[in-house]
Amino acid sequence: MTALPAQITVQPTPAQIITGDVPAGSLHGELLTHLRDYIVEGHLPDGARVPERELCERFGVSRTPMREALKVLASEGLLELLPNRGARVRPLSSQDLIELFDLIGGLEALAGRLACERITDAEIDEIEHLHKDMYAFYLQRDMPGYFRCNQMIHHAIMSAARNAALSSAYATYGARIKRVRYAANFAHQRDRWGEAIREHEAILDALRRRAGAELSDILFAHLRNKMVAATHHSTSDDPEK
Amino acid sequence: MTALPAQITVQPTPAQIITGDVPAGSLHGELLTHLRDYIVEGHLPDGARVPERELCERFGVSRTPMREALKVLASEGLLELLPNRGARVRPLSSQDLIELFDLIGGLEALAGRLACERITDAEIDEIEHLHKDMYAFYLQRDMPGYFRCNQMIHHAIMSAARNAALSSAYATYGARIKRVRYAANFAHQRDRWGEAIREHEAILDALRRRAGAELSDILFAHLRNKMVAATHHSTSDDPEK
DNA sequence: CAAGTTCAAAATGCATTCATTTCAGGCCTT
DNA sequence: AAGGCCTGAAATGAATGCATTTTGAACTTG
Repeated sequence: MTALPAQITVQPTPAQIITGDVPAGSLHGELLTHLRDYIVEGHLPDGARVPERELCERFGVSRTPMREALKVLASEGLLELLPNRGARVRPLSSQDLIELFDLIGGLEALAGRLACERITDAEIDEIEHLHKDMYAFYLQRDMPGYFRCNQMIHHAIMSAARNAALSSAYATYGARIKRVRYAANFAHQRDRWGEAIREHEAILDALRRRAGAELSDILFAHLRNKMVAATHHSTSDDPEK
Repeated sequence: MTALPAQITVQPTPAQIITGDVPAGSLHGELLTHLRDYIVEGHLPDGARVPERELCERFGVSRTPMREALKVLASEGLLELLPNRGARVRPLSSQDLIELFDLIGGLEALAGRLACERITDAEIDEIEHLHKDMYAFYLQRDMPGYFRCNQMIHHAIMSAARNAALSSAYATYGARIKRVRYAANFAHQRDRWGEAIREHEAILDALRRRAGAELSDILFAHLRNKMVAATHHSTSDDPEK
């Protein structure tokens, strides 16, 4: 249900409400969204000063809406504001990373618990299908394909939880670690690939039985394992595997 | 144009960093914090339009910082912004409330799980002490005292989780339901008071055994029960004793 | 020669100003 | 007389301007 990028249209309804779940304000159209993507996609190095004036030119807006957007992104944790010294890309210490991974793990655990109460048989079938695809990618040693399916499975569980506030929180904290997460995923998960597959089978099994508490535990442990695999290898940036 | 000598004080440290966890920007000193309190404390009725100009006068700032603050509060979910129609206090549907309660329950569950990994014996003693106090209040039928201890226990567990990102999220979503939560707590929990006490004993027991997964389940169920007690009685506001 | 100081350029924070949009009331049409 | 239309006032969104702070580098000094 993530809105497609195209805002081609206009406000289909004059009363398009904008809330924390779709955090933007009007803010000169899509400025906030574009700027968030710009940051999340890593165009600015970690800890770098955010060149307010330069971004104004790049996005074709004046300083006022840009500064409003920066404030919002800071409140989302992507930037940090230093009084009279502007915004920086918020650097993530290894401690921050651990905390965020645990938090996201908790949100996934909650999603699993709620999903067990509400998921339909059709949705479970869909996830089983994704799981089979993922397994095929595993056999072919296709990492990108594997991760795509993996993401889709976790996203499906999140959707099945039917909780917009939860999804919103998950998206917010997910954005915060997105850069690092990519690195972690692709670089250092290979040695526990088989283990991850087994965990996913347990996830699917618990889901079928609608065993909410159990699924909750499995999902949290699953993310913990990912985290350990990631942080034990590269705490700062050790591109070496 | 603040002729007040208010800036005498100063940044105790020139490098006071402002991040998502302490969401404010400089924003004319404490404007964001004050405005957030103003909203959370319910000075504006639910769904009311936020009188931008009036608030500017009340807080003695111009529109620019006020609008920045409103954007941030909207991204926190306290307000909603309607394009070209300003900000409103975000109304909470019963669906919103259910979602937020579940989310907060998930965060408490996570806190319990993490606390079991990290809590010290001294902290457990402290919680046992609070529990005894709470029980005394229960015997005396002192609701306010009871809830104060209750809050302190949950806060102690959250602290023991040693996760700033989690605490921040908990605070953010807690602020969102603060008004309703008060109503819910005081009004309609009386009939399950004894049950709540038993649940708290189970919480303490699991904490002593450092049984993280189990504590997680108990805490989530505990909040679910609170929620049911609250939403079944007063969806809007039933000031009944 | 290194460390501290000074001063101008740049950047930040806020106020003010300007263009659009919304909202309200009265007028006209049917 | 009811409903739609039009016009002016108010409000919102963004741009610009100004005062203060930071920054960086040249300069002085021990």
